[in-house]
Amino acid sequence: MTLMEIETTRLRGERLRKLRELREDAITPYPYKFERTHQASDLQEKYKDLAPNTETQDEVRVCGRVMNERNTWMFVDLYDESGKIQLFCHKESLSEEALKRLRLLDKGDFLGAAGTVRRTKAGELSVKVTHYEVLCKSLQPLPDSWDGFTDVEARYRHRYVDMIMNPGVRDTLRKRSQVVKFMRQFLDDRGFLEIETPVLQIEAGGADARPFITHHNTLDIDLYLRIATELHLKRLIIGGFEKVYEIGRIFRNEGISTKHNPEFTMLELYQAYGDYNDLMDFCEELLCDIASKVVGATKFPYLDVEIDFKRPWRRITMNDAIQQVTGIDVERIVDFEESVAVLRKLGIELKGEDSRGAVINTIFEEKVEQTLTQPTFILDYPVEISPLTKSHRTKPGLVERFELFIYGRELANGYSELSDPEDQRSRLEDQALRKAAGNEEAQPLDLDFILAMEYGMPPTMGIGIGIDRLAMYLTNSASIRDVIAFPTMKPLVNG
RNA sequence: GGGUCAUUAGCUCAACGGCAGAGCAGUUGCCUCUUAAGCAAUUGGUUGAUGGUUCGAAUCCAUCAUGACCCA
Repeated sequence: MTLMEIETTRLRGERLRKLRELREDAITPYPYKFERTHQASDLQEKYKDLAPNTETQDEVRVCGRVMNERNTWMFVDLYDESGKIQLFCHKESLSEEALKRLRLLDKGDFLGAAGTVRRTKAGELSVKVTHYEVLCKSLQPLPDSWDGFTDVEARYRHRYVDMIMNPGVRDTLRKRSQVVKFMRQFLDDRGFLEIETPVLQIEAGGADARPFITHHNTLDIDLYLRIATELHLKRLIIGGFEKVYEIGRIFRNEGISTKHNPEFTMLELYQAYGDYNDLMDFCEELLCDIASKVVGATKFPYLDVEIDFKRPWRRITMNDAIQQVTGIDVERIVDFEESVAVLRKLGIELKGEDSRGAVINTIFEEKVEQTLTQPTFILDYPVEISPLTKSHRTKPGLVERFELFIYGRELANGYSELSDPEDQRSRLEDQALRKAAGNEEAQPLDLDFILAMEYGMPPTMGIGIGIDRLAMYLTNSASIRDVIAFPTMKPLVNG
């Protein structure tokens, strides 16, 4: 059903009729405020020992959304953010007029009620209502509460309904919020400074991804939405900050799947005078701290497995990992042609890889990634796919970079940051050549970034951690859409 | 990008070539009573869209749209 059709449904018409009737009785269905004394959970806690069929003289005022009604509005389940409280609307305590007016209410309306606290015969804590007022008349019927609201598309398109009907959605978003909060807390406690960097950029660099393009009218230039915060955060290190981070929205113009949303949130942090070995320890510490605070444990279920954050996490080089799984020693591959031959022998097709290192990385992605269920750091990546990373201090052709995998998915990417401006220039020039040759994900040549680096950047460690994916693990969510309040959806043709 | 499946009332689902159906929600009575819903009656449909096959299509075919899952 299109949005326009929804506006003309019969059920909506009934609610409009009731709205008019309320107004004819000089009742405003959209008042300005309501003074409440308790949230539902306050009352449940305060009166948990009140015996059934007991009435108090305690007057309270509660408010929330009507989710259910029994026996022609005698019993009303009112929900606020904390939980449920039952309203008991009896003719003993309500005027005949107020009693009759209950028929103008619908599920989904917001209601404020005043009355006394009692526990009913059946044992349900209730407010025996002496006065009530409509705080908002709802025009749209809620889905059937017994069968539930399960249509996946409808849930994501009308996420507010999903939140109303499926409390787990709110729990997940609450936990996601905690993930970010505890992450900030951890970093702030260690002297990191959070600094916001530009979303609109002349060149979108810092990662291998296709950017969104937008246009600035008065400058009359195209700008890109950032695909990473890396290059600006490093400029801050150059500028004299020693510990910086940003938890920021990133935009990548790529496919949508259960693991990818076009806009997502990433933590990137940079600390001067450390290398990627220090960074792995730091990463373990950070994620264990967040997990223990958000889920209360460092061991927790995720889909069909149990993930164990017990330290230390496994660390293995990419070469060793590939050799363990495939038996192939990729270090012996001498050039691009040979790497492609190995790739084909493994039954994998070439999809635009344009270097030996890129092919080796593909072999890793195709054969090894899926085997990495428990937290695993994969170390020492090929230089060709890591243009911003310091060369490995002992292994030629490799860089000091790691990625963290959990449940076969990349969660974090960290390295000893490249600080040699000449090396940086030649790496980015190499990327620019690839871009010119048709590699859409190759990184652009950011001359200002190279200029900045010529002023001098101290040894630095830097890491990016996907907040959405972290939230997926910690909330046991199968899809990235579950941890995003309003995931990207294709628009409907007729609106 | 490829494959599989789905789309029918506000919600959850039937009907599988022969009158478009149920439960809940809604409405109208009655009823001051309850923990999946008091009792009774009753309204509600361009079966995702467009074509085609057929005496006849929700059903078969084609194309499209949207989504889910799997694969790349």
